[in-house]
Amino acid sequence: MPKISDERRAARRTQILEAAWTCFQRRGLHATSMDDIIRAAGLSAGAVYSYFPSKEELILAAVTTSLGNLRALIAPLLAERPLPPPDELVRRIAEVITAYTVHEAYDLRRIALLGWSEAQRNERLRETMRGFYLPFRAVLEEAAAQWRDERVLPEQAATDDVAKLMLSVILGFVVQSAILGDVAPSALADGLRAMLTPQPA
Amino acid sequence: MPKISDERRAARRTQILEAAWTCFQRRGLHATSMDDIIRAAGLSAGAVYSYFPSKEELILAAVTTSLGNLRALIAPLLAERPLPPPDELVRRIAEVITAYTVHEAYDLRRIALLGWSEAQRNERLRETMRGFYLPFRAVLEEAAAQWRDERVLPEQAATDDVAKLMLSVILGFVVQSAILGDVAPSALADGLRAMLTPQPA
Amino acid sequence: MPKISDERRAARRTQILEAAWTCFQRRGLHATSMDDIIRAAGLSAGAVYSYFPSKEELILAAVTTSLGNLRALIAPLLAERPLPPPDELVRRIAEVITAYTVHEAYDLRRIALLGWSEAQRNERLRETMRGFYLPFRAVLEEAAAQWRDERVLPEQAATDDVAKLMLSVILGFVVQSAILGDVAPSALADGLRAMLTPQPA
Amino acid sequence: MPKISDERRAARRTQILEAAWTCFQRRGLHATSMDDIIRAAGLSAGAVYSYFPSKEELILAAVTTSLGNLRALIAPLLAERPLPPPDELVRRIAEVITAYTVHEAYDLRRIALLGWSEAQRNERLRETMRGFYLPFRAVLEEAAAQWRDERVLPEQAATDDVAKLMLSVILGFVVQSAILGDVAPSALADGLRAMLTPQPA
DNA sequence: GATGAATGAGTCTTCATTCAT
DNA sequence: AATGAATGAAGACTCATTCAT
Repeated sequence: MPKISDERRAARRTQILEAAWTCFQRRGLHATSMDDIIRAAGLSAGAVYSYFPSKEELILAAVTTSLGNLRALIAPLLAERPLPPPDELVRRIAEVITAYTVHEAYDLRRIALLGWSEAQRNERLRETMRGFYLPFRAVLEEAAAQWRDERVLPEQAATDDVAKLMLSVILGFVVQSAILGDVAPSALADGLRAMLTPQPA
Repeated sequence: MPKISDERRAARRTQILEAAWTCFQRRGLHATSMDDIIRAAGLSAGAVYSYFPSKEELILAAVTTSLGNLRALIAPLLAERPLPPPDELVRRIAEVITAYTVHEAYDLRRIALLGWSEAQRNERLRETMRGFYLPFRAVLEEAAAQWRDERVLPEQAATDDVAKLMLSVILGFVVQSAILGDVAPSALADGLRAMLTPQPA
Repeated sequence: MPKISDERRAARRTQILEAAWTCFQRRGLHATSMDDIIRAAGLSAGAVYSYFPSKEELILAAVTTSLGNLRALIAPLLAERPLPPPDELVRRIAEVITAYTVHEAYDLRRIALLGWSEAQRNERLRETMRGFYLPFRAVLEEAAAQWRDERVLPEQAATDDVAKLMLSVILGFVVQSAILGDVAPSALADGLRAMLTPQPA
Repeated sequence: MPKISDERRAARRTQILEAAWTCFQRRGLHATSMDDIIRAAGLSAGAVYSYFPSKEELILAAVTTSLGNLRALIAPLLAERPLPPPDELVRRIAEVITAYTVHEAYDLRRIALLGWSEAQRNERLRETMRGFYLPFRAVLEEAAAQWRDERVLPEQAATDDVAKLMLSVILGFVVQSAILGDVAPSALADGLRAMLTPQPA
């Protein structure tokens, strides 16, 4: 038998991963059985196991891929120059997260919550996440420096603290909209702009 | 054994709940077996089941109790008058969350992440959480109104949007400090204050 | 504490037995838990166990008592003189079984089916039943002799075979009316009389 | 292991069913654990569960199959023409029941008692049984009509009542021989013939 | 005597993973 | 390479029985 082409292999991987996402978000990481995924992917057990050697590996891959997709979506927003002000940036990131959610067969926010939860007990997953969020926060810190230079923020503003605040706002948006479901990106942005608006002494 | 006193019953319940918290946060909600909890509580299976009729019920109770404890801790901060400014309020809430974590045998942030994840697939848990976060956000909205009246925020600030932003900041702090573990309450507060500080035109 | 009077003890026993019958017939012998019976009797576990040392004992007592009650009801019918003809006797026995069923809080036929089933795996119960059915069949044999002497049955009729046939008819009535539920005592009697009616050569 | 052939699947099913019959009749329906059956079948838990999704389903299948086998055995006897007289028919049916018992690894009478008992609390089983006994009784009614036409029974005999009587005789034979164990088919037939024999006025 | 909380072995069932074909 | 039947350890939960109070 001829070896399967690399393309086909990659396509299969994606097919499995997408089946996994669908199941995970519907039933959660642990309540989803390998059989659920196998059936959703329309493959055999052996086939799935030839791509992912264990359920843990599949979970890790699913979360890593999600994170990667997210990064690809958000990176351009942070690279834009001139950099939009904080409220505008937050709005656009929130929009990207929401849009992703709607377009694809899975909800990025749900995957995020599942992943964070799982990261509590999975060292490798935790490391993967640190490898994503830490650089992301570093970029936010650069943005903060830019805002400070542009006098959007005060001169003495600690850029690392601003980055932490910004990351919290974004992560919190994910939680809040997943649990309460009524937070529009613009609401978040407007709330933040209210903070930024200078008051008359 | 004759009828046990109400006190002892409550004590046993707490004993089981604490064992559950410990296990849950160590291994996660699903990877924790009832047997783990039973052994951690030092009781028999039957005894545990006479207090909580199922694992789901135990999970629900664990999360609900955590949420209740958290509410009891945060409520006074929001009731204080004069109301501290936004950055100060955020700092104190974050401190309470962090402190709770350290003192008790469980980490409130981990429990929160586990609970959010589980709420995706558990209707009752989701409702319990809505019943907690929605009123909490309503109180934050009152605080926003107060800040607006005190001219801490601009007159035209939408108080509901401010409340959503504030809730995001707090929830995001929980996630960020649970995953990255390097976010001091004061850092968050300082980041937020930077936003609030008026810039010279 | 003064010893409980014998009367009270007997009343308690009956109370427990009746609770057991109710539960058994509703859920079956094995699906009924001791707790079901305990609650139905309105007593404590200890109390029930002071009357019946085990579930098996309780089952045995329940069946034995049922059988005893049945015997008390049927005995007079067989003692009547002149003895009614076979079809009439069958009708009256079937009526007694049906009536018992309706009046009391339990269905004698259901108890019978449960008991027969249980007797398969319970030596003592099987013996108890033999101790009931064997003498009963002996009495039927006496009846057969009487019928033969009265020329209701042919002279050469084997009375033991007739007794076996009669017992089958009665036991079969219990099964058929429990499972199909549409067999009136008179139908059974009429069916039997059709057999007995002499045909013109 | 690739797809198993239909034959092998059917063979496995039978293998499990036979193991179940053996266990059920030895220990009863409820006292038999799935583990008993699994070991008796020489398979793994998963294998058994892939053929029967639950114990209830296995019980239902065991009883249904028994009933089906019984039907296959009895049908020819009722289809014979000329139709044997009632006593002869009963004898042959009783013989078939007894023979089945001896040849196979299970006792049809015991299975019947267990099934009747279980049918009390199992709606589906009850329906299955009605679906078996009602048509069987209908065929007996046809036989009764035939006997009436042949002047074996009186002209005014109610065929439905005769059918009920005949069914009772057969069901009662099952009970009596299972509990008392000393009823030969011929004894039953002879008892019935005694009834049928015309007496001189 | 009575109570009912506690025990813990045993039940049914699931599911990640393997490997014979 | 692919299949999917089979494995069997582990999980949630029940319940007859006991015994400290």
